[in-house]
Amino acid sequence: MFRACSQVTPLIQVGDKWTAKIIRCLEAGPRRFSELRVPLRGITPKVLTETLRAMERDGLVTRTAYAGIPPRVEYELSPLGRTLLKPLAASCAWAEAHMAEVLRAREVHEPL
Amino acid sequence: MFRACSQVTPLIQVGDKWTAKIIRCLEAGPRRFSELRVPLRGITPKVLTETLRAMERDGLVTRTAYAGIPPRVEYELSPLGRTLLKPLAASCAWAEAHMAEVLRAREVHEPL
DNA sequence: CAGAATCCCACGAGATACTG
DNA sequence: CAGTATCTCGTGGGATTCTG
Repeated sequence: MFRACSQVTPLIQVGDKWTAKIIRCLEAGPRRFSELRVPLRGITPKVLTETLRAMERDGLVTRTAYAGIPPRVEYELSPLGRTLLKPLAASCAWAEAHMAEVLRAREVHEPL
Repeated sequence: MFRACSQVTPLIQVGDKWTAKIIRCLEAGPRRFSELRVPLRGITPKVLTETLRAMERDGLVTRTAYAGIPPRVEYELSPLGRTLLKPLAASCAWAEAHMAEVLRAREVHEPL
């Protein structure tokens, strides 16, 4: 349900392909559905919905729908979801510190 | 290339499905191919080979083959691979601390 | 705007069998 | 023992279209 710091090569993941990114997008506060689509370049509404639903089911985010037109829904990290920020940061720190080394190792080992 | 602490539900991953488990298996020292197959219940030789190759390519493990019959190959964590133990431990700590809560959240939210 | 409904495909990964 | 070689299947996830 959530990956961490996967720019090029998903080395560390949290849940599925998008979850970690969503968590980071929600780190600063509640976001609307469309607001999430912007930083998550390329995600389709279907997948975003699926991922958010799974996170909601796991108690990581809360969904708040405001009645009216146009519809407006906000997603926010739950306290439980916030506890993930720390291990996530640890993973990102590792990636920042060692990813270059991994990429270099890949170049050395003759291309697959 | 490596997941972390995914007993039932892979919530935190490192690389692919098996990588994190392999890292933990190698934590205490070098292991042979067959030795790895035991704790990784259910892994097929094909998948184990693929995963180890990817980890080797990324510079996380070293592969040492001893000539002779029967063949004998040992895998060992590289210094780079060892640096992963820390963030991995952070993820496992999170899982131990909060996984129950996640599972409870899943039960509450009516079954999918 | 926030999604639901479909369709579709690549690929991760298991099962099985074979080899140096 | 330490793999390689095939075959196969499920499903994660993308594209597209439609709706309250």
